[in-house]
Amino acid sequence: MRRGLLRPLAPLSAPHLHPSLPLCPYKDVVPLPNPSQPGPTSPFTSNPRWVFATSLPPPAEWVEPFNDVSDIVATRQNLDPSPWVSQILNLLDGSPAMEANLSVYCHKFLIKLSPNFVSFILQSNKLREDPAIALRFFYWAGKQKSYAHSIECYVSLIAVLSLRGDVERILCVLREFKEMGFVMTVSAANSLIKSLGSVGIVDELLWVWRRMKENGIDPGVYTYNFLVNGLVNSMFIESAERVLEAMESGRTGPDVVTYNTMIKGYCKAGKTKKAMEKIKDMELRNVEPDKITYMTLMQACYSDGDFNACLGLYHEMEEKGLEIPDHAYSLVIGALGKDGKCAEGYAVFERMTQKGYKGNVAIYTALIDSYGKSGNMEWAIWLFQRMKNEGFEPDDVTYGVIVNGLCKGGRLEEAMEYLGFCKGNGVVVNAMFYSSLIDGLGKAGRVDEAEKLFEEMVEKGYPRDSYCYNALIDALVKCGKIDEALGLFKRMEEEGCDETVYTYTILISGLFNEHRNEEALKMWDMMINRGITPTAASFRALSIGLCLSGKIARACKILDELAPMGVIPETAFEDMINVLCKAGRIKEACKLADGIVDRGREVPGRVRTVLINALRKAGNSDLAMKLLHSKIGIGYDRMGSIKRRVKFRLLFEN
DNA sequence: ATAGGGTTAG
Repeated sequence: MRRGLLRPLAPLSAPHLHPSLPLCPYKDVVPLPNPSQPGPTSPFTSNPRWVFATSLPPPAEWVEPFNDVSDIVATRQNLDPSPWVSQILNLLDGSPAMEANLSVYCHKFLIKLSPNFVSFILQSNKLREDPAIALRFFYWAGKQKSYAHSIECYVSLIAVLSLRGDVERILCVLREFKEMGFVMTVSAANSLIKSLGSVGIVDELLWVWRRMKENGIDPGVYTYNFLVNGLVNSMFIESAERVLEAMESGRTGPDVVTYNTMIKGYCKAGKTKKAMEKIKDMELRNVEPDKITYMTLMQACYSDGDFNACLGLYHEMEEKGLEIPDHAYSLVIGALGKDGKCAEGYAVFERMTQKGYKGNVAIYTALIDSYGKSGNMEWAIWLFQRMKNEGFEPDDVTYGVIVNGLCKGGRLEEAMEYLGFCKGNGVVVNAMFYSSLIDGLGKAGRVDEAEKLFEEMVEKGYPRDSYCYNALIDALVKCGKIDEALGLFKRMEEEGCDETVYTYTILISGLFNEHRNEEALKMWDMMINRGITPTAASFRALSIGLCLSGKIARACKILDELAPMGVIPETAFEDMINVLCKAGRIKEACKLADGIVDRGREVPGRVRTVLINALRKAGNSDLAMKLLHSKIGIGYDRMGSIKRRVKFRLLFEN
């Protein structure tokens, strides 16, 4: 009601504070007034200004984002947004004439947008979705007469830019921001630390932190938490750890969010064990773990393949009476399914429905997947029907696990039918459909069809992922087309699809099968050089090939090189001995077993059993008996004062 | 503020 007569004070003009910024676009866009354009109508038909304005054009009025600037302490919720807000938002359409339209509009209604108004608009959902418009609006507003952006304008703009990870523009805006020399406020610091943390600009984040302290602001727990989160998101785990320690010994103690964020950090760094231990720290400080604590840890255990731990966390959650999110059920059912315990997964599902939860598509999908993986497609399809009866629409992932299950069971025609159904009914066909089918066809010896499906993906422009490539490479290797497989490997590189440890494992064993030993070794080296961590399975492929081609020492040498990389294939020696025995090369197997002793390692009792059985199978029952009744590999033989284990080699001596 | 679906070798 006071509007129009009492003008708010205009911010001081500060033109010298707008340096030219080469990285910033739009700064040269000059708004052109366009009087011929049909202007929008005023939202204020009874605006007193229009009554009193006569001959002299009245000076433009600063508009605020909220109508009522009463003395009562008002929160944002009970304030009434000014009708100008929606009018200005309507003009922000991203068209080339946007700036011109804004200028014409403001000129026509004699308004100027105040810094508060600009900041409010920058926080609107519309601009959060379109950083390019936000940036253009910001630079347009900055050119208003006697206007200077407030600290909130910069902070809001940076928040918008951070949503899309636009690091370059953030740095550019930040440079300008720093030159403005604002006094840091708590809310600005919080928002900046959050934005910069989310995009990983840690040095600038720390600048904000220092600046905040310089301005005498004591960081509260929120500020600390944004800092920890920023550090964690940028994988500065140790720095985050130090901040947490500082909090633990300082005045602002960590809360559940701080711990959850730190736990997320450990999980991201693959240190699940350390993450788990944090629960104890929390309990020591009387900070109760909440559902997010448990969800973060459950997800990490699930990803690590530690399904037991995942299950244990779920039970702990239940015992504590915490609310169990839907996603927890997907994880538990998924974990049980991967352990082959689909019935137990179903029991969890039943318990869930008894509590009144209806479940969701993801939970049904996890359940269907677990039945499909255990070869129980009838149950899987029954659940699929039940899900639809409950009103859940299966999505591409659900169809994906159905197709995958059918392929695993060799029911390729049915799987193809599902693929056809999805193609015809608007279900997204993802790479998993194809990799499952290519794998299934390959396993059934139908390589030509597998190749055809792969080419279909190329034609239709579906991206091929490593799963598809690996499945086809495997299919080709299995039917002796090793050179075609190598060609595909090359194509994979050319297309920029990252090879995985599976790719190398398949090719290494394929090359050894064709007695192309040198090439197989080259593959191994290539894998190591590219920083792909070998697995126990990949070493098995290599060691089998090397052992069978008589290069046992070489295999042992490579095995020794794995330990510093943190790869310890537990059963490596056993596997090698097994392979040698199977090939009837028992003498070499014994030599290898002795080699283990020489390295000061334990020979598992199982190795003796393997050797005894191998000797029996080879028809050498005399030696088998001799080994059975001897202390070879177990007992000790006194040589001077040195105790030595009895060597397997003795078996072949008199 | 902090967590959130599925896949392949032997």
